[in-house]
Amino acid sequence: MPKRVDHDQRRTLIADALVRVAADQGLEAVSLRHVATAAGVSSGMVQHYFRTKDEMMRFALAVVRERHQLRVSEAVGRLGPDPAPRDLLRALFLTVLPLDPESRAYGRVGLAFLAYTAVRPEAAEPLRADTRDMLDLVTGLIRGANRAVDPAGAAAGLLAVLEGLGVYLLGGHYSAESAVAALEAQLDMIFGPQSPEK
Amino acid sequence: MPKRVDHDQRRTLIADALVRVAADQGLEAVSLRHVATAAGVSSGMVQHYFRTKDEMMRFALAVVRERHQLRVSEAVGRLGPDPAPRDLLRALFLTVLPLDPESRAYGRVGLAFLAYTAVRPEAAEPLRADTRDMLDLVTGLIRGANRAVDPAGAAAGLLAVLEGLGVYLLGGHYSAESAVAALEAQLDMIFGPQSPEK
DNA sequence: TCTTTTACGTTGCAGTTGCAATGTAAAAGC
DNA sequence: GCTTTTACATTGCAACTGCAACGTAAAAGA
Repeated sequence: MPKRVDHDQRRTLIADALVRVAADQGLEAVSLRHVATAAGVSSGMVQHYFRTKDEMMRFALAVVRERHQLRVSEAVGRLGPDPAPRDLLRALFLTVLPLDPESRAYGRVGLAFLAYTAVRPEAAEPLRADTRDMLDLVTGLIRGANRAVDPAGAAAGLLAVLEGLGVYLLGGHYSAESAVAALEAQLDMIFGPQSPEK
Repeated sequence: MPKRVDHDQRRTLIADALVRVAADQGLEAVSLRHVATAAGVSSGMVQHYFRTKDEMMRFALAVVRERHQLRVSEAVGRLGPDPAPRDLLRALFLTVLPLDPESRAYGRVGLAFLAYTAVRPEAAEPLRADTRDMLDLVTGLIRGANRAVDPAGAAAGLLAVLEGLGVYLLGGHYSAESAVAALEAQLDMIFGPQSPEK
């Protein structure tokens, strides 16, 4: 065989090209040749690593999810040990919201995939699992900090605002400031006004 | 000329077919011939009423927005004169959320268009105008009922939860019950627990 | 009545699509 | 050294795409 190649790395290379195409032309512009060109490879190579377009799409979706999870856990890690739940949530949400151009690009792709899975139910399950995880995380944080509210309910609301703010930010309906303000207000409603100390 | 034809009616007929196609196969499946077949007409006729596919897409988007506005104003109208702001908001949001199959179908199309406009900034403005209107409406309702909170901020948060719940409902992340519960909880946080009377 | 306009239907075309098939070169295993 | 396997590149094809072009029938206006 020729130079032993890391399959997963090649697939990721291609998936990254797909993400770039999707970010500025939408998923409709994603074709084998288009992606191959964006990745700087031949379309034959794309076919070599993905037997069908659908397989490529699924892999790209997995890559996007993975990257997102990574950003989340990095944000959590940056806060050091035992951070105040409210601070953790704010930091978490600020990294998830599409506030800078790069995360906006990723956000557009995420939105495109959301619409994509909405008409392909068999591909939607992983996304559901992700929100379940997120829901558990947030619920735990709220439960530990404020026993006056229903933790699961508050978490569900919080995630919904987050998602809604993301969508509105991507569409240019909300400015970055108003989105952050809305987020802050939401945290106030759950944890009481302002951070407890410092 | 032959039998005088209502152009707008024909266009709407075609746009409806487009919506049907988009609802169960996504916008990527929308092609002239596909839409024509779904509408039961020839693709030549589609071309007769829309010079380009883009023109057809824009018109369909306008139809979707229009229908949405109509549902909103009908919901408002159903409540009779001078309803309590909180009741109005709940009724409003319950009609907007994709809870039944039909509104889920429309929701999928809306989501698809959201992703569509995310990579076509020139088509996004009308959607922005719609949320501005919605924002003004909700802000006014909150201002009239509760002066303890910042009306604009609370309205922005409320719309964001609404949007987020819609997305999560479409994706099957939230059940209808938990979405409604989250909505109710959000209203509680703004208006205080439970409806004032009755 | 005759012309012109409108409302389509049909056909065709160049470009793109996903994918199969085939070719080829290189390196691993014997 | 020879075979086999791997990693691609190229080519080809049937199906589809948006769109232009052309045809035709009917009715409105002269």
